[in-house]
Amino acid sequence: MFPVHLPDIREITNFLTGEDPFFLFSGDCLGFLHSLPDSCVDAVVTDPPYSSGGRTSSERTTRSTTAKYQQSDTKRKYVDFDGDSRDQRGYLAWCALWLAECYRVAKPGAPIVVFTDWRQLPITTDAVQAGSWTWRGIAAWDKTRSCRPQRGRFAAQCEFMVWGSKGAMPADRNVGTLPGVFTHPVKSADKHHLTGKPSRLMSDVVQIAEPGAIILDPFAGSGTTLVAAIEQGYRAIGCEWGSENTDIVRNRALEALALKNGGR
Amino acid sequence: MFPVHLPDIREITNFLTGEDPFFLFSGDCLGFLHSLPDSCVDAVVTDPPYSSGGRTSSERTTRSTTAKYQQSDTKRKYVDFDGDSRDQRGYLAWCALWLAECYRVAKPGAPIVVFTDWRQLPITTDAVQAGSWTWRGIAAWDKTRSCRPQRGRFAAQCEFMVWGSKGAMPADRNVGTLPGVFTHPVKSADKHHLTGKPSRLMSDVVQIAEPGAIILDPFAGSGTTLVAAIEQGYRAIGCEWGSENTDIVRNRALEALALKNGGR
DNA sequence: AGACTAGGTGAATCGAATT
DNA sequence: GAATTCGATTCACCTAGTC
Repeated sequence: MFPVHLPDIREITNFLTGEDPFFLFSGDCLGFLHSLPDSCVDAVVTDPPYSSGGRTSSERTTRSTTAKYQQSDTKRKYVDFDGDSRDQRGYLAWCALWLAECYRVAKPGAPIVVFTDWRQLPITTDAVQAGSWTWRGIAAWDKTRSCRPQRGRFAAQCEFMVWGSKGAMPADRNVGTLPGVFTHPVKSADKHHLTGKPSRLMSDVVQIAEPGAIILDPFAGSGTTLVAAIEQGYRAIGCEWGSENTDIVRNRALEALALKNGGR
Repeated sequence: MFPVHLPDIREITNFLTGEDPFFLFSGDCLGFLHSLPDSCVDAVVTDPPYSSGGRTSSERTTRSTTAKYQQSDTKRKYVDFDGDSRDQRGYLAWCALWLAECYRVAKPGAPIVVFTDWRQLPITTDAVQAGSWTWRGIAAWDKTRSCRPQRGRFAAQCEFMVWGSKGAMPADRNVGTLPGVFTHPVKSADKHHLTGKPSRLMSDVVQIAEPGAIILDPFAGSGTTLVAAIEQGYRAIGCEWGSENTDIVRNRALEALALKNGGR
């Protein structure tokens, strides 16, 4: 039996009412979201497990994420992660659950950005709407040709961001015009997680939030969203399952913070 | 009453068995597809009406395409087109119909590329699969910032290509590696239809077909697919509803052909 | 140079059920 | 009981740009 680890509500309240730049919880995403109060965050930016690798159900469920997403001759090792083995219906149901909790926890008008790949893109648009969010568009992360080439096919060169808002988006939000395509090659030096996103990509994407916003990421992974949020002057609250990944996140966030404070 | 105009099967057979570079039919898409024999085309590349403009059903159904997709202060006028007023379920059903006919008409292993915008992307992936095609990916057309900027939002900067194949795609197809993102700004000088695509975009996209292929476009619009196919050395067969648009297509195709033959 | 890439395929292998 | 079939699983290899 794993010890059930619930978030400390006083800690969370302290973060929400205080000035701390970030709060990180190590444990289950739904339990964590459940312990957050209503309408307490200004934006949601997250990169959940896609559950999309593998041709057969058994390939998805029995293989580790490393086996699914990494080439066999690659030497570098990343930490495996859980929650990547749902089938289509399960993925929709699960996404709808955490998206509905995010909706409750978000302030009216708050934007949401959810990463996905081409295989789960339609399901993700359904799930966002099932979670009561107003779906507003699809932005693209162009990895350039730093993806695996394929003879006779269009390369799987993009991942996508399904984005929307909690109800109406005021026209006078203090946010500029944002692009719809973000072009950033995959660099292994800037990759701290098997499915990690480039930090510059996340720095661009968090700009959807208004200055001073609290940004929520329920799937922190290696913490790139939190790091980008801190660097860009936002406050961030996140959650990650595995303790190994959580340590990585905490160290990266503290580093980003030290850099920011040192740079003043 | 409109006169019902059915395609001449002998003309089609002549095209399919002969050497003519293109064949264009003016009339209803489903009737046209119905008169094509099984397994006669090598690829399908098409840009159907999206039926996505307008927030309400009445905006979609009662406004002309010019009113929906053109800014009020634009001086240039395009020909209005029909078939752009379906609701979500109707769009799915209608797409599934013509996609299933395309499937019948395509040779085994033939690739298909269907353009769509972000709103209809999930429905289009459903429709492609409903039409028996194997869905293989999403490629993106990046219009760059030549789209309308949006304050506080991600720009709707991409249109998408849902692509797939009729069953298995042999690994040894005589086609190189293709990108997954096509970056081409919208230039009004290169726009012959309200929703027309840049010719260079289409020249890139038709490369999914093997050399010498017959490419089918059941929604020729202003004929950019046909022109691109001819220019790139493929043969093309297409259909367009309005006679005004059909004339535009025929003239552009003949021009492209003359240019190609003159350039020899 | 050499390693890397939220891939994809078909051949080889292994296991269980069937003939 | 040996042979055969089918399915599931594993494995090796292709691709080209970027760092």
